[in-house]
Amino acid sequence: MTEMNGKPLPEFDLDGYLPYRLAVLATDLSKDLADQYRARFDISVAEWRVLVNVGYAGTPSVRDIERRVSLEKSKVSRAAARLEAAGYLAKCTDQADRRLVKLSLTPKGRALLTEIVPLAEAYQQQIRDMLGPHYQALQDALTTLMEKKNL
Amino acid sequence: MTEMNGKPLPEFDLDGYLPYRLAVLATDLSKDLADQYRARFDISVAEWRVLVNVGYAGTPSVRDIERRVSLEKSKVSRAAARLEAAGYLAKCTDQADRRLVKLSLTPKGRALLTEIVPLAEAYQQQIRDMLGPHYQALQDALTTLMEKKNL
DNA sequence: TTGACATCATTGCAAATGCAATGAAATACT
DNA sequence: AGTATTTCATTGCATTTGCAATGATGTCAA
Repeated sequence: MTEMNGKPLPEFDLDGYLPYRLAVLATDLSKDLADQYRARFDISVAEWRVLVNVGYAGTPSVRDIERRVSLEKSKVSRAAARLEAAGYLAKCTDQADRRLVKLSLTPKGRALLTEIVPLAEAYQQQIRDMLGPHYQALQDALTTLMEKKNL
Repeated sequence: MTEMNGKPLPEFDLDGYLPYRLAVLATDLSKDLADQYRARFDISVAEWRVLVNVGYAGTPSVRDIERRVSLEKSKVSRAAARLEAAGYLAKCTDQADRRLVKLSLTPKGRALLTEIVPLAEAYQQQIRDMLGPHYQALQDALTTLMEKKNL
């Protein structure tokens, strides 16, 4: 086992590396949710995000959603297109500013959302249970990080 | 403003929804790092992960890395191929089990890693500074969540 | 030993993704 | 008013991605 390496590598603990940990965990959770949503409603995560936004943010434009949920505008556009095709939401051009496309729920979309939201809540509750007192700490940390990130 | 919606939607706070928040933050950080790595070393995040793993986990196989850093095996395979093409690591078939491909750093790869690791550390230190006391809380929460996730 | 099954790395291929280009509409400037 | 610049949403296109083969090797049991 005589290693012929000149200088040793600097210390590094990948398992404790925060960006990496966050990425892994987020991917994990996302995958979980993606499976649930796809299995039950044939909806992608991006579509779910758009749907929720439309439901809870009045009648946002594509740009609004892009900013609000940090989703590429092309992704938003395509998600909206699919949701429209599936009959979950309607597009109409804003009369005040005709560049904008205002998105709104159809009754069917509203029904879907009514059905999905409890699932999402349940999932979060599950996480909350797993975390116990760590839950609020995690939320606080995320808030802090998100705030300080953009300045 | 007479809304003709029958039943109101159930309450839901997307901004406080943990899976969503994690995804946004993780994507953000990843993008940051990706830009840095690409700009300076022409390395993707996946490649960075593989590189670090090879550097700090002996001579792992593709499968080892897949498990350890939760990266699709095809992604690992392709990342390894690119890293090999770039001269950063070497592949050799394990003599004990010839299905396995053992990955190891070349001197060039070792040099690269030596150069990159401090950058990664600095980035994490930046985050630590932003978070202050929240930092350890965040790490603890992530640990708890990762543990309880798989059972 | 032989044959059925499991594990590993790679690759083919269809779908998803991100970026840049496009075109339409609004705003700013002169 | 007329022109340049900016802001939107969509779409083209090249790259990336993930899943399902594929083929090569190992393991297990009869």
